[in-house]
Amino acid sequence: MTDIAAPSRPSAGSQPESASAGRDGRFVDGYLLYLLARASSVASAEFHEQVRARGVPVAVWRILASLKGTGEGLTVGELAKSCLANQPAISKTVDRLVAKGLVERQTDADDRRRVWVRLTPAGEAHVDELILDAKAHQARLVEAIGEGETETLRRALLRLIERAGPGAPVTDFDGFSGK
Amino acid sequence: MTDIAAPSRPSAGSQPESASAGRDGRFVDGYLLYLLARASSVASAEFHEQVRARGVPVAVWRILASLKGTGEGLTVGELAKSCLANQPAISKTVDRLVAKGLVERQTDADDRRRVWVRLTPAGEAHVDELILDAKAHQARLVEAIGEGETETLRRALLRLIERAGPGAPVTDFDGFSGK
DNA sequence: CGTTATTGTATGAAAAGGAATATTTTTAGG
DNA sequence: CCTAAAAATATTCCTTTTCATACAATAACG
Repeated sequence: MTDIAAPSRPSAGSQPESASAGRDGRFVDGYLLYLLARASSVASAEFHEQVRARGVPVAVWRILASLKGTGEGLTVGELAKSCLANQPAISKTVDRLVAKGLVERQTDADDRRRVWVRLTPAGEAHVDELILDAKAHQARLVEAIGEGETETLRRALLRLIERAGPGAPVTDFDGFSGK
Repeated sequence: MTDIAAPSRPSAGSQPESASAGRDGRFVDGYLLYLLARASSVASAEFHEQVRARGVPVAVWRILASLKGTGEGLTVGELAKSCLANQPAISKTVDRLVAKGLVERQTDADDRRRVWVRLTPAGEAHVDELILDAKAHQARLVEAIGEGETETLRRALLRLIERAGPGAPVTDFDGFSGK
């Protein structure tokens, strides 16, 4: 570790450290995109544990959850947008899911560039369990912040999403920064 | 590519594809954590372009922005929480930033396990420019969704954040999934 | 129709991230 | 004090992502 000299340092006093790990008055603490990213992060962290407990990587959960409800499946490009990820990452994760028998690929007959990805029965069963957990977690979340507040939040989020328009880039996950 | 057979496929009709790239009625489209992640993603995507245009990786922007306003700096652990990242990732990115002369490390004199990271003058100048961009972008965002709506959103996000408590895990960025 | 541009997906090398562990320092207990 | 436990950061190894590009198929245009 390339350290510099180590003069005395008052250790920032003794007040208990806040969760955001910063001193008050920082720029980020009032930055809207940071609040969005942080809220998203902490809200998902709990569910995170459950998914990991089942040995499911996040990227896999995203894909399976995105496919649920689309009987025909989604194309690779659609999956990338839905998962807020870039296309090569989706292609590779789909490779792994195909190997595990959870999804299957199918070239579109009309446009043979396009590749459909859809859940296999095994994948369907797998994601159904995860979605049960997700719904249970969401129910607890709603209970904690209130029904009305939840709807308010939901509308505000939808407004943000719609504002960006159909072709909005979605290449990263956090609202704190540009990737 | 391990493809399966390619029977005829109706190509899902001709209605224009929605931004979320999914058919209606999917589970995720009503999932609160997904809305959070998606809103965060699209809201940041625009600013993302500006940061990348300056050749700054996201992880770097996060660290510099988190340090701004903390004259003394933050410890590595505090930085990790603030950046919603894990500690090894911060250690490595700080390595790169030290090499570029934007931050400096300093071992705490009282507790020599702790390492402070703080902006150098060059780092300060660098982040100041980025923050100007960030503020300008935020202003456009607020203008687009309205002052009142923004405050409503901000309060809801803060409630979500506070609900998790000071010790909440923040190991991932998206609210859509567990990591 | 033939040629060029565009779109959708895959692949390959390089970088980043994550889990587990090592190392150093401090704290707690007998 | 001496030893065991805990805390903060760094390091290692492996997986995943990313960037760029290649490849294949369709669309556009003369």
